[in-house]
Formats: sequence, structure tokens, C-alpha cells
Amino acid sequence: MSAVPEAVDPQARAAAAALTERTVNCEPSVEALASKIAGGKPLRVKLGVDPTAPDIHLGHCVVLGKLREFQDAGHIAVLVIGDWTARVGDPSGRSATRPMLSHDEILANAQTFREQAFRILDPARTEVRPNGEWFGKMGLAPMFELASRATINQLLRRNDFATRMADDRPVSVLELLYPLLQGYDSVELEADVEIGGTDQLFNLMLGRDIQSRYGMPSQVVMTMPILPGTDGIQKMSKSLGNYIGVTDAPEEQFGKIMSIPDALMAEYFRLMFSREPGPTGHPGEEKRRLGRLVVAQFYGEAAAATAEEHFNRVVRDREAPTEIGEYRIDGEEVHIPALLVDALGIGSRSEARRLVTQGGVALDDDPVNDLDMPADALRGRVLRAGKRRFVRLV
RNA sequence: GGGGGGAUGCCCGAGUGGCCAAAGGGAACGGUCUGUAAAAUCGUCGGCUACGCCUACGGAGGUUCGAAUCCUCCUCCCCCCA
Repeated sequence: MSAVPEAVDPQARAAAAALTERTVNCEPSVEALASKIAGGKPLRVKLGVDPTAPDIHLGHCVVLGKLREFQDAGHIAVLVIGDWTARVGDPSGRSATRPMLSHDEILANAQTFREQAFRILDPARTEVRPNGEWFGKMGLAPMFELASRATINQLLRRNDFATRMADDRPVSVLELLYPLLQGYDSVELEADVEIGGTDQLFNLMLGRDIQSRYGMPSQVVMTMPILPGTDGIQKMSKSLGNYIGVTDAPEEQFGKIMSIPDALMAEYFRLMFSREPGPTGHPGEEKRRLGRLVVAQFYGEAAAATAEEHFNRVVRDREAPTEIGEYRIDGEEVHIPALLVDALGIGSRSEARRLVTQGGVALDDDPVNDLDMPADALRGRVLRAGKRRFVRLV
């Protein structure tokens, strides 16, 4: 950070410094943020969300958490629901073009997203704006005007476009438009700050350009680190199946945390619980602590404790959970594969049969070896498939 | 407008007339181990009351005793030239 020419209000500087904690970028500078804060008006802090994958997971929480910090400091969160731009599909980090979504799907997704976002954001200080609001009625003339304010050269500098071009893989014109549209959102919303993951840096920066070409002050751009998924390799995302959702059951969240690679823990602590000390003790214990923190954040301390107990009981001690569903069996002779499919949701009878053959099915603690059993031998017992699927037969 | 390449199981990717329900890898699942980490290891991985039957290799037909493999048409994708 270079020295500020004219001393910005020290209080604003302190506030800006606090708000840039854990960020990767703050462009053009922290001072720029400070002087916006010093202006005295609540800042409009924009976050664009792409409603193609509606469920919010821990990865979103890093950015949403930052937004919440802004809210707590008296600023306004502006959530842009990309209902219109989702028809285009954000090419960020993607190696291939994405499919377009129908308008109905997008709206439903956006609604889900909004509900879940309020688990973190303060609804009173949040403005939610679908960008179809302005794009829906944008004619070709304003579109041309927008298009005239950016160059292909500029757009092609973007990394994933560049690599795809180099590999002779397709880049659609529509995708090329995406950053422009996102930038235009900032114009419409008069954003003072825009936040995103580091993979959004290009788009966010383009927003600055576009704003200034429309004659308004450029937004400050802040990026947050990308939270790796539970596999520890790729970024957390629903479509990759390596995510922990905010609406996942407490036991589910705890269990997923327990299964992440050790090497990931420090990162999770740092990005999600910066006020907590990082992992120092036994990895297993520290991971438990992380799991409790995650669950507590969404469901409270009590739920966190319960989730851990559940984990101890079911996973560590291999016992049946305290609460299990019941399944009513009819008839006298029961075909076990069929039962596993009906009662425990195993994918197919063939798969169920394999489970039995491989010793993965038990009644109470006795392994099941037969494919057919009399109903009397089943009633009142707990059927278990693998480590974590249970049902009580009645 | 012309020329070329391609579409295989959840994903990647072999296979060019029978030995193919389809190699190999990844993912996933089950067993052992364990801290539901990593690593290791054994096994499974289209369906079906099942030493057999059914459905499958982009779609529809055809050739053949027999096709993922050959032919025709169609759909979609990619590349090159104009």
C-alpha cells in the first residue's frame, strides 16, 4: 500500500483495513476503499450470484461472510441474482461451455438462494435485485452502447478464454458477453464495492472500466480466496459433489468435515473461522473442533454437540443411531435385496445383492448371508447397510 | 460452400465382425486397517429371485448365422479451407 497523498480519515482507514482482512485482492487499493468509507454514506457492496446451482455451501459462505462484515459496519449488501445472465452461463474456470437454463428453473433457484443467503446475511441491510430487471427491457441500442465500451482484445485477455482459444476449444460469443453484462450490473446498481472469488477478478475489474466509461466512479474490487472442496483438490461446488451445504443436516455437515483431508483443515479454519486458532493439536481432535464450529454456525451449539455424539456412536463405535426410521414389512418371506431397495434406498436389487454378498449388510450385529428370510426373523431388528444406513424393521 | 475428425458404461478412454456387459484409469460402493485423514489391501461396479435371461456402445433402418465394430439415412459436436 502506497502512502496516501492526503491523509484519509484515520477511522475510515482502520475500517477499510479491517474489511480487507483475508481478502486476496483489494483494487485499486485499500486507500481507495478508505476514502469511499470516509465519504460517510453507506456503501453499496455488490455480490453477483449465479442461480444455476442454488444451494449455498461453505464456499459461498466465505464471500457471504465478508458481505456480512460490511453489513455489520453499516453498509448495504446488494445481491444481484443473475437471472438474466444465467441464461448465458458464466464461463469462469470452466473448460467447456455451459448449458443454458430455462427461465423457470432460474427463478426457482434464485428463490432458494435468497432464502439460504439470509442464514448469513442481515435481510434488513440486503437489497436483492434480479438483473432481468434491467436486461429484460434493454433494447439493442443500449446494448450496442455497452458493447462499444469494451474491446475484444480486453475480453480475450481473460485466462480461460485465452487457454481455450489456444487449445482450439470453443468460446461462444455469448460467453464473451458475460463479463460485459456483469459489469453493466455495477452501473445500474451504482456499486461502490464488488466482492467475488479470486476467479472473478477479471469480471470485477472490467466492471470498474465499464463504470468509468459510463461516467461514474469505479467500484472497489475485492476478492476472497476460493474454498477448496471436501476432496481437497477442486474448488467447492455442488456439481462436483465436494461440498458441504448450509442446509445439510448437522450430522451430515459434521461427518463431511471429518472426512476432509488433514491438509485442508488449516485452510478451512482460516477462511471460515478466522477468529479461532488454527489447528495445532491432534488432527482428529482438531477436525472435530472444526466440525463443531461449522454445525454451530448454522444450527447452534447444542446441535453441534449432538452431531458429534451421533458421529461417535455411529461412525466411531459402529452402533445404531439413537433415532432411526422404521420400515414395515409385509408377508412372510422377505427377499432381502428388495427390502434393501425399499427400506434403505439402495439403488437396485443387484447392488443390494452385492452388498449382501460382500458382507455389508447386517441385522443388529449379525451379518446377513441369505437372500431370502422369513419375516419373523426380521421384525424388531435393525437392518444396516454399510456403515451408515440404518432402518428398524417392524 | 468445400474437406476432414468424432459421438462407447458416472467421467476419461481402449476396442474396427464372433473369445464384448465391453480393456485400462478415475470416481463411487463394500470388507480389512484407521483418526469416516492420508497411505495400503481385497472385492464390486447395467438390470433381473440370476451358473441363465434381458437391455446396452448418439438415433432409425439394413447386410450377416452373428455387429460397438460393415452399409444407408438422421441428429449433435469439433477442426481445416473459402
